[in-house]
Amino acid sequence: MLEFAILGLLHEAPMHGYVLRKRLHDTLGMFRTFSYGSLYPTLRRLQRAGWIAEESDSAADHDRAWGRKARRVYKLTADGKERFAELLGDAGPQTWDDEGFGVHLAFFSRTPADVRMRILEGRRRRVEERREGLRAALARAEERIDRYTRELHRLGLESSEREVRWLNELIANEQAEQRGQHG
Amino acid sequence: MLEFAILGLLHEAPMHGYVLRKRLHDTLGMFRTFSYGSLYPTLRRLQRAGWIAEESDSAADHDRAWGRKARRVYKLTADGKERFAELLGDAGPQTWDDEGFGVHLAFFSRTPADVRMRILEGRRRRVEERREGLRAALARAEERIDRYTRELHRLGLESSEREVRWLNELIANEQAEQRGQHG
DNA sequence: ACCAAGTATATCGCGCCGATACATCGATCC
DNA sequence: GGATCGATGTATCGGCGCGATATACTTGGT
Repeated sequence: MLEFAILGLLHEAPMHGYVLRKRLHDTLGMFRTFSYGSLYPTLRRLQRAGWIAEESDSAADHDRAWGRKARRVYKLTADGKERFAELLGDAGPQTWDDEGFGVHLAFFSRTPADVRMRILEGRRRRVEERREGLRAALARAEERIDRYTRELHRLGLESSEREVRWLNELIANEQAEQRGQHG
Repeated sequence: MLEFAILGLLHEAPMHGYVLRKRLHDTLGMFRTFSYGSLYPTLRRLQRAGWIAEESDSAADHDRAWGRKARRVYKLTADGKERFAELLGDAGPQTWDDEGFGVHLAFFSRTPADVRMRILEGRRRRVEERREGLRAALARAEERIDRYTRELHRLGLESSEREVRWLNELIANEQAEQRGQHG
């Protein structure tokens, strides 16, 4: 997930860790935050994999020559662009999980239309399952279940219902758009 | 989190991993699911720590004598009960985080009233921050931001608003109850 | 001149996940 | 009678991401 987000952001412009994290924080809008404890190791990993490379920077070189920590500005490599395209194209379960869905949505305008559709529908199925599970739990137990648990279930049910409606709108929009392009 | 949940469930009755996971799955009601990949190692950890112990079971003993995997039924030890009480009593940030809040709520009837209050208020503060962040993001960008991102922000804003209302109700209930006990 | 807050990188231990493997048991189907 | 499938049941492995923590420079306010 973090790999995908980093690649996506570096696709726009080279950046160093600190600003990457800021951009992450507000484009993902609190759906998902990543800590430095994941960010820096992941940058290393991506660099080792050859997806990203460090831009040389005279000020940074000077700092490092003096043994000081300096900003490491990363840019996407050609392989990294390929990798990002690959990730944009897949529509597996992680793309509609709670953790992954928000991240993928943030790069939806660059995602192929058919993949967008599959992700949206996968997410809908997932949320519907959750909704049905909660409905069943609430019906099953109406009386003997713990009061707080029931409240939790109620909130979850409402929010699943709302998300399904929200997804339906998005899906309808996608379909309208596709019809528009054909006609 | 898983530690807390396991201790809480074993407090009711001894259980083995498989049913523990089921109970986890439906009392937590899809807010949080735990995989076997976390469950079994955690059971080991709790056993090593002395919070839980394996109940001897003649059928299981027989199976193991023949080198077969058998059900391991765990029960809470005295130390485990103490540990659970300790966890019930603390109201740190993890108790109002997305991951932790649902789990704690599931054991709220056994949580001291003042701790309940602090958790509820901590959660409210947290969700309000999220709500304000999303409001700001939506206001800031109205036009130039990516369409899908805006949709995501909208959904997040609505759901934060709703959760705050839900929390306000719970908090009001708690206060009413406390007044009731004093009067 | 001093101090707080923001900018910036990095590591460590560990909780949890997904994939995978292995084994038993009852029900259903042919 | 035999096959097969889904549920029951335990377990490990690699790897992602988190929170805590350390370190150090810069900017702005007083």
